[in-house]
Amino acid sequence: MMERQEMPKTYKQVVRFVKDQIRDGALSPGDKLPTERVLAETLGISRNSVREGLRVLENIGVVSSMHGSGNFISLNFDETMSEMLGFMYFLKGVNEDKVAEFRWMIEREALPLAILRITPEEKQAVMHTVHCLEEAQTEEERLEYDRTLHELLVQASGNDFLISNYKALMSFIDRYIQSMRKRIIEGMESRNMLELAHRKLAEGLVECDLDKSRSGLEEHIGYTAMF
Amino acid sequence: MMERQEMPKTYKQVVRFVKDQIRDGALSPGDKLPTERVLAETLGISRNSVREGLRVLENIGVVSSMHGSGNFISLNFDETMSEMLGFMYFLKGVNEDKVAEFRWMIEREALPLAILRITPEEKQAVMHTVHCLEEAQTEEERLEYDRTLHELLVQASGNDFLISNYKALMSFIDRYIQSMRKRIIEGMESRNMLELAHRKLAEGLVECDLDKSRSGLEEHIGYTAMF
DNA sequence: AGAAATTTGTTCGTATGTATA
DNA sequence: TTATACATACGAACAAATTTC
Repeated sequence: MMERQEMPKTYKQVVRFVKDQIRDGALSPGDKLPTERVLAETLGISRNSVREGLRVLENIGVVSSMHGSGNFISLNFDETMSEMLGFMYFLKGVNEDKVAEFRWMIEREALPLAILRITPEEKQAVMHTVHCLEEAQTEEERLEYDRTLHELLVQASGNDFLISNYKALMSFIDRYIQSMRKRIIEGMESRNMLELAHRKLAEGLVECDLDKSRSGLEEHIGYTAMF
Repeated sequence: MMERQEMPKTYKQVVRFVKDQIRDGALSPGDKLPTERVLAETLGISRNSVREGLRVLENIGVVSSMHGSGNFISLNFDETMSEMLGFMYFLKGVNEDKVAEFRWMIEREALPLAILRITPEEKQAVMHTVHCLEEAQTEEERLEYDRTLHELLVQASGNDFLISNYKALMSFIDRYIQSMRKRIIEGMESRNMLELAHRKLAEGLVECDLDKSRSGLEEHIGYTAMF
């Protein structure tokens, strides 16, 4: 009759230590951690165990290790999350339709929240972006501004879950689904419709007109497979 | 004039190796990895570096290390993602309202997809769960069946992004936001209303009636702060 | 049941490359 | 340029848990 004894592994002490330090405000992004030797001595463990812990933290996006210089706090989860998402969905078999499906879901849900919470600065950014979008000469530029516009929309929702998911998703798309970025509107006709949709979406946001921006978004979805 | 030479760290070889093996189908969940010593020799690196890589993989949820036994493939991202979400939103300052907001967004978006894609088996599970829910005697049971019902809904949507996010979110709620689990319906009146909402949601799903299930969901949201 | 072999967990020592003053 | 501090990486050893014979 063996009781399942959950032995905590040594390297986790390091993870916990750093996390706690961050939580308590003792460590902030950019700060330098104690050297590995000091850390090892402090926690009463070996340097290898310290390193295993640091590798984990590095991979999570909490720590950045610089050869010869030291270990530093660097909070960039989005990259990490997108990497994880990428691997997850790579294994499960990426279905591009599902990816697009999820993207539009996020934007649809973000919209009403954005209408409620959008700030004057964000409104200005939205109008500026849609203006640049209309003036853009190359397809590259258009893609970039298009992307920015949609990111602004999600950003304005003010819901961190939505925002992080969206960032991770877009980063994921960039990395793993090149084909999506290549689907570009070809006909002049549909491009005009797309610009109209963009403008409607943007103006609706600025005017806090849910129906208007929503119909702009729906048209956007209709006129493009993905972008 | 030094060109920034991006030196790949040794431990990443292990991460790549395992990921590739999984991608190519050479390794599947449950399979045993080569021993650390063999891995080290195979890749021409030290065992310490192998271990650093394995720790990373373990923390991502790709590998499970068993003392004295070996390293095994175990694809359980949900736990990992919830842990990451937990830490992220812990740092950003968890706002319970935002969490709830995100949860209902997922369910709202999952609903129409579930209506389209739900399988007969899932329908049966839904009806069984709602039946158990109505027969349940204790608050504990009700919470459990309630949770199952909503998970079935999201599951039936067939969108892995939604599913993983939902699982991670619920796991996150369990771990970090105890207060939410404690918000239990007290009055008999509202409990009846809640049961009605549940039944409507379930029947709508089974009958593929979007409006019915949607109104059930909306009522559910209305009658409970979170659960 | 028990002993031996296997495998991971952990530590120490050492050498090397890199950054910084 | 030199010296120091630091991360990177390797190898060997022993402990602890598991498997095998």
